[in-house]
Amino acid sequence: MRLTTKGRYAVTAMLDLALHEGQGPISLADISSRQQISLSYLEQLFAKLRRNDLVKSVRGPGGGYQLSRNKADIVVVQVIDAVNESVDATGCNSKGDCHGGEVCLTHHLWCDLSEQIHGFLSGISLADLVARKDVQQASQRLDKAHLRSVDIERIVATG
Amino acid sequence: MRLTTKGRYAVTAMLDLALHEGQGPISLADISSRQQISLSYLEQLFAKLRRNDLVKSVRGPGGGYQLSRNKADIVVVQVIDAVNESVDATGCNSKGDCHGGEVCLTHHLWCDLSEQIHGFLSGISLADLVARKDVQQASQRLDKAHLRSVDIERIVATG
DNA sequence: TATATAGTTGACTAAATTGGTCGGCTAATA
DNA sequence: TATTAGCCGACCAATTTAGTCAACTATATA
Repeated sequence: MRLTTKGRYAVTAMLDLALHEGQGPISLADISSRQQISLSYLEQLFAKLRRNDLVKSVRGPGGGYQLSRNKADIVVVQVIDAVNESVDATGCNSKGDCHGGEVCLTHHLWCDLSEQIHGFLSGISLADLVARKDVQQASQRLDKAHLRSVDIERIVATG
Repeated sequence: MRLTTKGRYAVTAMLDLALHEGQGPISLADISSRQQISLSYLEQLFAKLRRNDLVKSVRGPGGGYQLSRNKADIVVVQVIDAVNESVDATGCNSKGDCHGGEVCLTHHLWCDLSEQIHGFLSGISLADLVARKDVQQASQRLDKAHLRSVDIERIVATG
């Protein structure tokens, strides 16, 4: 089991989409600047999210990504799974063949732990996160900073 | 956060010690043969376990390792911590500076998850594991196989 | 229709971590 | 004094992470 920036970035990016729902497609460039995630890395992650049918893409100018279904119907563990980060804590992927075909001494412990984690992360939808006060506050901060940087770019571009 | 063989091996080895408590020092060679863990790797892990005061060592023939305190007073999360596998799921080690000095969008989510995992693993002592039926069954299996292999070695050695 | 935007794909990479191996050392005991 | 067993540090192959880069395709708009 591992939970690294890969899974965290994916959840953060999906939450960014959920927060800006109804504003049309959101470009990866926007997410990249708001959430400080490398654009190229986001591309990799979104390729997997799309393959897992969690987002749909719109090409061309004004394009971007949107959630493929209601934010209440996408749950954190699905996002983490989609980018290949397993939440399984066993060494045998819960198959029970960790010690020469049989279960190892601690197999059931790791099974129980996996269940705990899976249960926790499958009980939290993007809609749940959007509703949280701490998320709303952080989101406002990030959006403001993003708008400022867009302004600066415009000023630089137009002289 | 990651939970790999490193942490699992450490817990398994500590549980092996707990199961054979009262039989004097247990050598890493015994643990290695019973639990199918590389001896040299066990040495690395036990260096850390000893530094963290979870085991004490006895040198010389008949030597080995013993738990440094009662098995009811050693808890799974301590073992995992000792071998440097963090159970923290945040990207900032719970410091809250994950997004340029401030918390990132998903900081609190990972904090909550960390708390879940930590709570779960700190509620399970080695004594709890020893008392479990699935552990006892697996342990009997492994001990029998170990005795057989010891017999074979003796037969080979004596001709 | 040209052009800019934005997604798609694939090849590549530096750095870190994992799961070890190997050799030599030291302490204790029989 | 030989053997056992822990101690220690150097080294290593394989994998994963967190990217970069370049080329391509689809689409909207000027």
